[in-house]
Amino acid sequence: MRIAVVEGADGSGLLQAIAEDGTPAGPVERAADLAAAVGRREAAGRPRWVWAATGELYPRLLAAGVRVDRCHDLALTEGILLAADGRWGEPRSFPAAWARLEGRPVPDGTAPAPRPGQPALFDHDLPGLPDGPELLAATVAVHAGQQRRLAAGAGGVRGTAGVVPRGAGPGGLGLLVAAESAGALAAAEMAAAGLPWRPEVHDAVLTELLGPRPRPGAAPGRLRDLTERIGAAFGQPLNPDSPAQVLRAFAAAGTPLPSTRSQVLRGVDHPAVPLLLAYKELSRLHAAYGWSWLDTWVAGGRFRPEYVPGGVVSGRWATRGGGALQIPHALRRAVVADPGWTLVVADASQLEPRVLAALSGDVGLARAAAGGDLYAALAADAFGGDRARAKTALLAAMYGGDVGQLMTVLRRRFPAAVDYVEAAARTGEDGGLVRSILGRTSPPPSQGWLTAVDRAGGPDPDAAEGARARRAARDRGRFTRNFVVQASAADWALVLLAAVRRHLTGPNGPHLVFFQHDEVVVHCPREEADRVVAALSDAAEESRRLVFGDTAVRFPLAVAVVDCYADAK
DNA sequence: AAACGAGGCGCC
DNA sequence: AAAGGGCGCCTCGTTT
Repeated sequence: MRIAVVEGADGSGLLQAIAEDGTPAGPVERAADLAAAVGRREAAGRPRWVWAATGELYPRLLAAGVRVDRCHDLALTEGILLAADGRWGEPRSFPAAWARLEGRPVPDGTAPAPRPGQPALFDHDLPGLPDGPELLAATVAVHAGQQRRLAAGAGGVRGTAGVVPRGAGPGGLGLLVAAESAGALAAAEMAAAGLPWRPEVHDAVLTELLGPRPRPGAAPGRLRDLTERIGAAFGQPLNPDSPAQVLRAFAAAGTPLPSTRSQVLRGVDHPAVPLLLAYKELSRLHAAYGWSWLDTWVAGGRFRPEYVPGGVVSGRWATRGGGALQIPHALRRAVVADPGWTLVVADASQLEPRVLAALSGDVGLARAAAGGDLYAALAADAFGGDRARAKTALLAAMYGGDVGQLMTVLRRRFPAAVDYVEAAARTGEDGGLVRSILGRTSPPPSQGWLTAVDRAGGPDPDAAEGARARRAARDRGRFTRNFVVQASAADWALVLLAAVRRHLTGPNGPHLVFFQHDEVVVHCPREEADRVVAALSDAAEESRRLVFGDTAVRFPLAVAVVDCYADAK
């Protein structure tokens, strides 16, 4: 059973039961207290809730103490379906989907960014969005349209992947839509729960590395000290944050440099280099995750980032503010379980090469991926035991890049795997679309890309135009080469997240507090850790089966039960 | 004063 | 020894 729901003013709302295919299956129900009504129906039958955008409605349900098991997020689904049809740039919001369905002008998709805590559906600056029953009818209609497109196989996405990456494997778009929606539920729940964060530990780490907290706007002592010593090393004061000034100083010292990247500096013999390297590391920590970050993002012992499910073209999540997906290792000291609780940290080992093995069906690579250390097995199999060379070769296959002889070895021993990524790269170079295993589809080439390629193919292209077109094609080839692997890994991780979530019990028991590409963190009462570890393993196996079906490849999770996040691996 | 691109670096 | 995809966010320095 599914129930469509729209939110009204003052916590009210409308609900209507609908069938799987979207046809209404009951009367419209008015609820003065929408959260209470949702809670009742959830307890009665765990329906799949159909609504415009999880991120707008669900936080208010959670605040009222209502959790739901399943949903169908119309905006996220619209994005997946449009992309599958190669219609990447079109607005995917619910109002846009509705307008398209009715053949009306589609509201501009660049706005409106979701505003947390605001019921955007009742913002009357959005054109064509009435209150009440008509909105509910639109919700029902948009959902029905999406179910039709899914059943018909949007973008021709059905069947299994062949050598050419074209999706959609085992669970297909239906699974992807369900997992994307479940991910949105998880994102809202994690934002509500927050990641346990000890401000006093964070402060101690900063103080140890940077010196005592400076007054606002001032640089910490350690940075001031380094700035002064860097100036002394060059014989003139300079701002280490200014690449231009640093380049000029090196040039004046007789060492012209192409850039001030750490990588470049490391190869330079000059007394300022170690100081600059230390400065870069510490100033970044201070600027991005220093005391003002702490003041802004941590409250009541919790870090509450705003996750953006599906925020990356590959299906990875993004975040809005707080940089939750780039927390420096040094600060993971501050992530500490509550008293009597513990953290269960699980990350997928060597996820992307395993995904390539499963995607391509390469027998040799699948054998290497059947056990623990994939790179070691690969090395033993084809690289004379040299693990580093095996890893370099495989990374180059997945990301592009020129590693000469190594690729020859890889191609000879693992032809299906190399064919798979090279086919994806060729498709990208030709301007085509590629898809993840479940059918998440890459964006088409940009207008600029098409123009560059057209020019070079037109009448007497000059050398610069030709070079530009070749570069554009190569760049896009690297992108699509990586897309098939990264997006399929994101498929697996999303289905894992959804499966983990289903095994957990909510804020008073074990619950998810963090998700980062290929890693999940569960906060749980100490005595339940064993059960959570088992649930995580089950979830990984379930995801393998749903996403990749019958494959010899294993997706082992490295699981650690720790009080402090920094102690996991 | 605000907006923007570039350079740079953190995470996966 | 070897090489690179995706992000967010900082500062600088220029443009608007």
